[in-house]
Amino acid sequence: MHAVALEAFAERGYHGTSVPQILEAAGVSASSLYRLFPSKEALVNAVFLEAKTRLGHALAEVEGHDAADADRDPASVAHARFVRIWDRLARFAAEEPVTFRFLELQDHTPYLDGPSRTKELSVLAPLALTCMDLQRRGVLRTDVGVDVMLATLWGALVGLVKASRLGYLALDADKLAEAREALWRGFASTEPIADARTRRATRTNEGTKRRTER
Amino acid sequence: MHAVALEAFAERGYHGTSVPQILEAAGVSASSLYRLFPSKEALVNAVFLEAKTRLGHALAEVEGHDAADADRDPASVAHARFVRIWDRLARFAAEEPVTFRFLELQDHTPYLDGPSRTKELSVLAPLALTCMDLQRRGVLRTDVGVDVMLATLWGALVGLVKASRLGYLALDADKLAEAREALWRGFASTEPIADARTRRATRTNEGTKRRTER
Amino acid sequence: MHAVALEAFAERGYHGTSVPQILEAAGVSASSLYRLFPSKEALVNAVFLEAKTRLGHALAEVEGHDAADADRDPASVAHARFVRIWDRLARFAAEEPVTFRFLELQDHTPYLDGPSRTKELSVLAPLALTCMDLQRRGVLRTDVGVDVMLATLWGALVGLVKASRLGYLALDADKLAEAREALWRGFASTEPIADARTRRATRTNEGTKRRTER
Amino acid sequence: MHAVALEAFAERGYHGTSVPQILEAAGVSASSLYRLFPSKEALVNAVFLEAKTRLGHALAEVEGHDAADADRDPASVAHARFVRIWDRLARFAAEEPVTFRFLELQDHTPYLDGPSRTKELSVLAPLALTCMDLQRRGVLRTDVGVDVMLATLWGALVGLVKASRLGYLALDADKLAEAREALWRGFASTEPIADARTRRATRTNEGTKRRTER
DNA sequence: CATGAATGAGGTTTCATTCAT
DNA sequence: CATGAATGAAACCTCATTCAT
Repeated sequence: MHAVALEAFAERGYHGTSVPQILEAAGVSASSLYRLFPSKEALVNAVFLEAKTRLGHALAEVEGHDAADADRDPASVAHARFVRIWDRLARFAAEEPVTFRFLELQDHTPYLDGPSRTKELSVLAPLALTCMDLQRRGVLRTDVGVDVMLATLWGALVGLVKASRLGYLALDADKLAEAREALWRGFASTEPIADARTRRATRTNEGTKRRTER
Repeated sequence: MHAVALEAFAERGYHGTSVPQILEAAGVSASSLYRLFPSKEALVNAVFLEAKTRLGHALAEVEGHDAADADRDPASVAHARFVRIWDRLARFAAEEPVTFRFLELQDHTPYLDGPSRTKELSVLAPLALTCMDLQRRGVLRTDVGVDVMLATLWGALVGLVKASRLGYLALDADKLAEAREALWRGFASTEPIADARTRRATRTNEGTKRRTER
Repeated sequence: MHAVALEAFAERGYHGTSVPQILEAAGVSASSLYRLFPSKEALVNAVFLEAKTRLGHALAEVEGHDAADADRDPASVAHARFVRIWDRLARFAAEEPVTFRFLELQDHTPYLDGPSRTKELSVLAPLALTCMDLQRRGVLRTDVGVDVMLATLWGALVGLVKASRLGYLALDADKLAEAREALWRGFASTEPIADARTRRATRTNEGTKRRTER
Repeated sequence: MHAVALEAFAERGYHGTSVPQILEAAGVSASSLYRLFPSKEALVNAVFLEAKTRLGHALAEVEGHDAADADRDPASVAHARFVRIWDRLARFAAEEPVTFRFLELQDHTPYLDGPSRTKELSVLAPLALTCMDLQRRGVLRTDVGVDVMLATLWGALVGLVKASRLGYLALDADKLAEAREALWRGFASTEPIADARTRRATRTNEGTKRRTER
């Protein structure tokens, strides 16, 4: 039910999908659906919540550090972390294209209810925290706001997937990696990174806003 | 009429907008509309065509070179060109938010007709040509496909605007510049640029690029 | 079950009450109801039958004569009997407002079945007999038909209760008594009542009917 | 449209009447109806308003005094006035049985809007004023509240009409007159009426509650 | 026995579109 | 030309009822 509604909404959008279309695809009667969900809007919210939750799970393990991390060059570790984030997102887009497409639909806003909006934020949060952490450690530039990074990152991925769907692009692992490295170059700090022992001292008092190096 | 329909579609999408809604907003009668457009679909295509055309115009002069360009450092010239492209797009998004939002809507596809799809491609084309040109001249990296660059670029802008609309971000000229520079760093070649007169070997310490593979 | 359905029907009428509403109010499942009653219509008939029966019971003892009656002035006895009838009805309306309201609903007719209609008549019958008896005894006027009396009596009570429910009237014992006495004056014979032995001879000169305007 | 809806609602009640039933009876399409009335509820309110207005008109001329009135016995004049009121109502019930039946439906309340409720009151008002006037002039008893009189009067008429519809009664002019005279006897003062010049002095300080005559 | 799940028919309302005027 | 009135189809949703469990 969720799945079939997700697919329908992803394909044609909320307004473009009629309840009967969903019913037929699911092979159930109207009343069966309406016993589960009080309205079409409740259905799309349930679908949205589930989709966001899956996206959240896809990102959840980003923070896991390899055991070997401690021994390696901090810049490498940070890059690997970035790679992990991007690849999770990319994997999600590749493995759950329908879910991704649904989430990527513009402007769910008018019909999303409170819980859905809350969820939306809660999925983004860990990503934002990670970026802030990397910034604090001098790995990511501080002259690019975290908000800008996230919007750019997600936007870029969405753009790639959409271009691929429209046939402007044959998206594969290579192309995803190209974009990922480009973004990394755009976001990563160019200063040498102090190692773990001295970092804190030297990075104190970094202006939190852009243009520090100018 | 166009303007009113554009606004309605941008606000609620094609399927979310009813003909009566447009009629009321425009203050005309159904028959008046149907004399101009044979159907709702024809209307949205006309609107789309016009919107894309305006976007095309916004990009059209990107290729104009300042008279001073010839005298300057090729890298600077290239960067300036990139800045021009981005700023045109950003300006378009800022000055015609409704049009931008409309174009940014996912999946016009199902109801776009032939001319509209053709137009879609024709607007992107000059941008692609510019990128390819810059690549050939060694200003943009060749290890990032032009298709990837364009998708990333446009996607990033869309992502920023959308984040701004949802309140995750207060988009202003500074933030747009942050994103632009990040993308430039991601796309720009780090090798010295061979140009007709000089080849400058000034770039040192690119540092972060692809050091993962060591 | 009966009670719950009665309340629902009284509140919103037969057509205005859905089976699910009743189910929820009763806290039972559809199947439970349908094992007891074959259909919604059967349910409302059962409810109707029970309600009419209760009304019948409320009127049943009207005919009981106080032991003292025999000793008193016949007019007083008759008046007391009338008071008893009215007060029974009024008490019923006061003590079972929901049932009263249900019965008072216009036009059960379309969905009442045979037994229900039979019951309807059987409840009215004793009242009619009483009135006819009183008429025969010269206590009630003979220039007002028993059918008119009953319809007026019941209609007046319904009107009072309805006016009260709509807030046009604060119905209490006093107001009920006002109406009762007014009706009594309207229905009671003005001639002195001969006792049982001479009554028949004196009943000449019906007179007053429709000649008031002289 | 109004007429056909009125008939349908009068026949089966608001909830018992489906929009398609009205449409078919009126021979129009759903959209035609919905261009005139935003909803079924708006329709029933419009119908109600019109019906009450017609009832109001039926009562409007009650107050007209015959030229001859001044010369006649005050009690006769008052009685004639009462007759006029009743006969207007009865005529309305007879000439517009459908409208009468519609208005008589219990508990429009849940779906009536503001204007409808206001109208309901405004129709009753002149009748109430007349009764109060008659009371003040010593024609109607003061030991029966005006509210009680009105509720009784209207209720009695409704009761008669309903009994007639259900076949308990063959309502004709005679029976209507019987009921009318009975009510008159119930409501009319039994004291001799002082003429216009002395009335005010003698009727001062009448107890407003019942049992004056006891 | 009692229930949760199911359903076809039908409820009210809106849509995209047409056409006489 | 422009409009108000009209319409069939379809939208979302609820109803009275049934049946496997």
